[in-house]
Amino acid sequence: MSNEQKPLNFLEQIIKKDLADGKYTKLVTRFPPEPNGYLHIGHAKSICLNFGLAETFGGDCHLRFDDTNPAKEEQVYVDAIKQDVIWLGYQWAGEVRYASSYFDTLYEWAHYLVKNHQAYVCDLSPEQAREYRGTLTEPGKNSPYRDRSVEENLDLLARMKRGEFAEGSRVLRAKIDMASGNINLRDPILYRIRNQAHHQTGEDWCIYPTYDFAHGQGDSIEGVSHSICSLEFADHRPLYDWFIENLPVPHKPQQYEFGRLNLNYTITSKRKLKQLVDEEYVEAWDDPRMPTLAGYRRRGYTAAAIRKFCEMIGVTRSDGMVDVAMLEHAIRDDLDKNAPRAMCVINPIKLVLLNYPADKTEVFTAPSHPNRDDFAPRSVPFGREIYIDAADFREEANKKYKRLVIGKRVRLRHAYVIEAQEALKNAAGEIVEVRARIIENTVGKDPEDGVKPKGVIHWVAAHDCLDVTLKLYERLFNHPEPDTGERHFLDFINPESLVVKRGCKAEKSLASAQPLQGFQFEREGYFCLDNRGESTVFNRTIGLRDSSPKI
RNA sequence: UGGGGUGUAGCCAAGCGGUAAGGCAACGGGUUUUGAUCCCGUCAUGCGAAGGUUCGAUUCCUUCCACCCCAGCCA
Repeated sequence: MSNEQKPLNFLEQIIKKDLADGKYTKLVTRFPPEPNGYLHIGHAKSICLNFGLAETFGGDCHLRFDDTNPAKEEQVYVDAIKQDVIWLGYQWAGEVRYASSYFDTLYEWAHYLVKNHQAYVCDLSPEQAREYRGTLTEPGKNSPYRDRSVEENLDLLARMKRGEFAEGSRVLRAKIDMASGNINLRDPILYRIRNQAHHQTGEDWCIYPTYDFAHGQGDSIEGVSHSICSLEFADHRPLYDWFIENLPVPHKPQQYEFGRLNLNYTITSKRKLKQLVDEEYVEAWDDPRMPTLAGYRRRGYTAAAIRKFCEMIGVTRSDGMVDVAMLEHAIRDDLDKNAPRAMCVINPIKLVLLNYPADKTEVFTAPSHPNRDDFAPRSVPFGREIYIDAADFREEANKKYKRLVIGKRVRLRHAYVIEAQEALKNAAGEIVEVRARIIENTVGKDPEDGVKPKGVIHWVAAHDCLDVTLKLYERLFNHPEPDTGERHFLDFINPESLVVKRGCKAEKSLASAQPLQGFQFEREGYFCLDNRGESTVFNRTIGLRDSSPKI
């Protein structure tokens, strides 16, 4: 099993063959985000695919911003995207590329098509254009401007570029086939007028190329061999090829499509994620509940776990719905192996050890990981008064309850076995203090009288601990497919996606935690120190698996 | 009803004419000073359906069915 090869996915098979056949001498891929939002888990799949392919086949992967629409894009997104790619552990070949840096060439190529009678300036309004386009089942009609002379088209195009016309008044279209069953071939738009500044090119342009007119040509200019995009662009491939065939491009790239990631209980629509941010359903793009890479990072997910997840889900042409439990498995698996352990009491109640001297304290040495001796042990203070979790004590319980019960014993993790004696309550009947006794000589060994403890609970010394705030996160949506169906996705927001717990008691060693460093709070889950504000806030990355029986 | 895709277990996914890998989840059991981890076991006579070709079909052919994408001057 361990020496079995992981089967190649369909793209790896194609690339392996292309390289073997000499169709391409070097693999070049690209990750082409539009800087109109933050990268999310779906992008991670594409990043891992494109950069991963380049890694395994000794090729290059470019980072190219698909920045052809100044109305939606911003420099802040450019910066965030670069940071996320680096965080995932990838490095693009050469400089960061921008589709906008090819605007001059693209404009020349637009001229080329006009001169070849393959493009024309169309004066139809957007509404008229829609009517002329036809429908899914009916062919479109030729634009009345379709047969303008080359001279007139050239003149109009130049004037569009000069900014003489209003937005929406004219476009440059390719002359292909208004009757095509593929709507992308019904004289697609190459350039539209946008009197807007661009984050990269400033005021240089007032006409901007469309995705279709920019993408494949950008691939060609960069020498991309395999241009990998998601399934919904399959319909665009004939157009992609049309430009490559009809333009004097330097190189012929080939487009392939794969099924984008769908994750249940999660939304991966940049528009909707932006809405969550803009309308303040979450704190920001990097809110730990967001499925953005920035959000997962702040939540305590590691890049390794996200890459592992992408490896687990595979790459195919079928569109499925991946269970978020797979992502959760990936991060638990990573953190279990790599996160140091510590103790933190979330709902503290005081426990007094009546037979332990008030003036005595001890410091126990506890391993920071149960099966990694490369982790330095930590010191854990102990004294007469400690905190335990309210959920770990009951006055009475059945045999399934493996925690502290009056008259019964439990092991304090890394310390003594204790036996509960009584519970003190307030006027409301709530337990405010538990009284117990230690069983002598039980650190690191079982009680001499042979009465073993029923279980193990975590604790923190009252005289020497940290007061911390815990942010307990759950899934943002309580419906497996918040994005589909009749109801609006906002209706499915989980009201308990964030529960803030103040006054939690953490062991002293956590004082040296670094921002975003992950820990396992034993018996509770994985947490990381938040990376902003006060230094005493820990975000819960994910809880531990819990196979305890319902009591 | 036009064009483009996809159907293998609850989910993801191998399989490429020779008798259904693996992972996640779930469920049993063992170990355990974390109800964690780890270990062992169970989990498709079946590959969307029906025909056909073949000694043999998840793999080839035919027909049908279901689902997804496309009618932005978004990407």
